[in-house]
Amino acid sequence: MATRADVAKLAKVSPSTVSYVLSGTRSISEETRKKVLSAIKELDYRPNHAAGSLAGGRSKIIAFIVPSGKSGMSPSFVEYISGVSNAVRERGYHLTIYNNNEITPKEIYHFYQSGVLDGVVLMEIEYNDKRVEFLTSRHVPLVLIGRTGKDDKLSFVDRDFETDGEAAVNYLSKLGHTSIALIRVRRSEKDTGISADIRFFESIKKACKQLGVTLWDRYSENSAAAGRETFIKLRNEHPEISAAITLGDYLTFAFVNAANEFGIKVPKDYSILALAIPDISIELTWPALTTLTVKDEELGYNAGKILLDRLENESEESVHQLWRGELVERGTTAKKI
Amino acid sequence: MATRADVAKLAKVSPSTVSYVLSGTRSISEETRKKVLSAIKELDYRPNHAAGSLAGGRSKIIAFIVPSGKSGMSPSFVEYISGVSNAVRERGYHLTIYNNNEITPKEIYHFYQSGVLDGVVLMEIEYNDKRVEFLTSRHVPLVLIGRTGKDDKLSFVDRDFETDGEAAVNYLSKLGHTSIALIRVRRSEKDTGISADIRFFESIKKACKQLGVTLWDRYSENSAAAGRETFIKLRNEHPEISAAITLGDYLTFAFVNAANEFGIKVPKDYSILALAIPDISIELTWPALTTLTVKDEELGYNAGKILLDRLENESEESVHQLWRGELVERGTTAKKI
DNA sequence: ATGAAAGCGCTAACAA
DNA sequence: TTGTTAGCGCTTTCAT
Repeated sequence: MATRADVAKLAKVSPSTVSYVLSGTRSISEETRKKVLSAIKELDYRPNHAAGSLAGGRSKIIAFIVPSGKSGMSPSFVEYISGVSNAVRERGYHLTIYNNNEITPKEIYHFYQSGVLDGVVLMEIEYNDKRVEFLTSRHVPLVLIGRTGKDDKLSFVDRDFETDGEAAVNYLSKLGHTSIALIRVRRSEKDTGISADIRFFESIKKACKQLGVTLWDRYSENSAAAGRETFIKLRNEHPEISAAITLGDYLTFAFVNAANEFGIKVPKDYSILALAIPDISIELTWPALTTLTVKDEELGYNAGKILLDRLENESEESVHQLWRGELVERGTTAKKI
Repeated sequence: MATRADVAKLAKVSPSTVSYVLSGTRSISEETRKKVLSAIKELDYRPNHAAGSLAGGRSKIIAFIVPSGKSGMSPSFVEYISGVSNAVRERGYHLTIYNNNEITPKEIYHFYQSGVLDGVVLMEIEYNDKRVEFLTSRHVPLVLIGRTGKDDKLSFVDRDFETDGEAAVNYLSKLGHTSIALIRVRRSEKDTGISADIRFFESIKKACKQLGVTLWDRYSENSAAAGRETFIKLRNEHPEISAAITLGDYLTFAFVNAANEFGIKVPKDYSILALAIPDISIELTWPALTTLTVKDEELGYNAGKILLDRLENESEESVHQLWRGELVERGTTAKKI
């Protein structure tokens, strides 16, 4: 491969001039710029990335830590990946992916120490997130998709749970439902719960109280099997419940399927409002889901952007973005009869 | 951050000795090894990645080019990501992800030239794949998940379509189905078709001929809407068809849902056998899908491994891995009545 | 078994 | 506007 020295020689300029033409960090006469650019073209020169990193002190690599479902990463995370990926590519950065199950915060820090990565985007933040604590204490540049319990000095992109939770209850209440279930996600026995779960619960509980709606709060693993089981149990215990608000994609699909299976008509006999379904999966059930969701890809995109802004401006100011969902009525909700 | 020189000073050895302790490429006395390791620990030293790459000539970064669905990457690709990711992490490499839609083969080559990546894993290979052609002609180390029409000198990991296609037809034929449909995936009008589609078609056609089964070959985009439309049209045109073999996940879900929607009982009136569904999505429909699938994560894992073997042994021998699917009967297939 | 030293190909400060 | 030069922190060859 051609090096900068080769280009310099061919263009009859000094090596550093080649660098300056490429970086645009100092003014260059039109003449030399042309010479240099044509030499670059002729030799098909690309600056060596490692050399740049070594001299410049930054790798231009961002890491995205992706959570894992039972059998690997869950499909719903793909939209985030896509969003973050687009954000970093726009600015000439690269995106590395690590499985949350396969990597410890310590290892992430090691990668940061060794300069393989300039910053990290983290998702599925828990209310008390040890990863966040560890990485911030080590000053690893960090942006969260979600947030911890303490509204930190950290930058994050998250849903506006207060508004969305209220909107969900409002909607179902207007349809005449007075007894509803909230199905939220728990990933394991010892799971303290991700922040989204807890915040949604708080706002939904509050709204139910105000509107005189009875709320049944349930946990389910986000899998088809667990969702089905939860539905059956709930139905047996509380046949008076006529609507459910669900978090988690698989569990939601299972809810619709379980209703079908047991001859309960959705939405005539049972309304289901999904709060966390990736766009691409909305039409997967029959009938199609009524949703109140945000665009995950957009959240990912913004998380990436915020991180790069911070890295390039060296600014320490944290930014907090809250996104409101949009309610789209499809086939799984109806007036209570 | 501490550098190698700091460690050397503290351990009272030369800098290169530190490197050799770490790389294990020359014998070291137990005494100096101990001194060095404890100095490393004390200083919390991590070798600088860029410096290593620059001096050593390899970035230890592998790129995975992921295809995009309509709205970003499709969920079914997540298992591959997971597999490749695990393979590279095991060997101390890092995995970068690029969207097929957002990156040209030329850009991939640029990254290779600049040393940001040592090799590439490519998936959703077309029968005539220009990306493959371009990258091989530039000698970018490459491993395919899938394969092109010409059985190259390239390494690949792929399904054993001949065997699996035959097994699928055999199974349905034994259940008494004599008129079946094959629904395969087309991503756009001008799409020549991915290799999997074509190879499955060939083997299924052959098996049908041998067993006296009538085959109806159809294309559908892999989306819920397109799958539904395809089902309806097919049902109207050929009500005698009693079973379908499907490729593509979304389209398969839509098939089951459309049957539900129109009061056609699955599997009593209509059998559906899915050939390409990620494990995690198998239970998403009701009833759960009967499948004949391979473990995508395992394919991804092996693709990654093969690439690293090649990079580290510098061997030019290509390896061709063919994986057979496993038939698992669940709720969407039954004897024809 | 260990050390010394020549690069790897850049960035950026300094000099002209 | 351009050139010179001192690193950046390693890998690896050559010496000892």
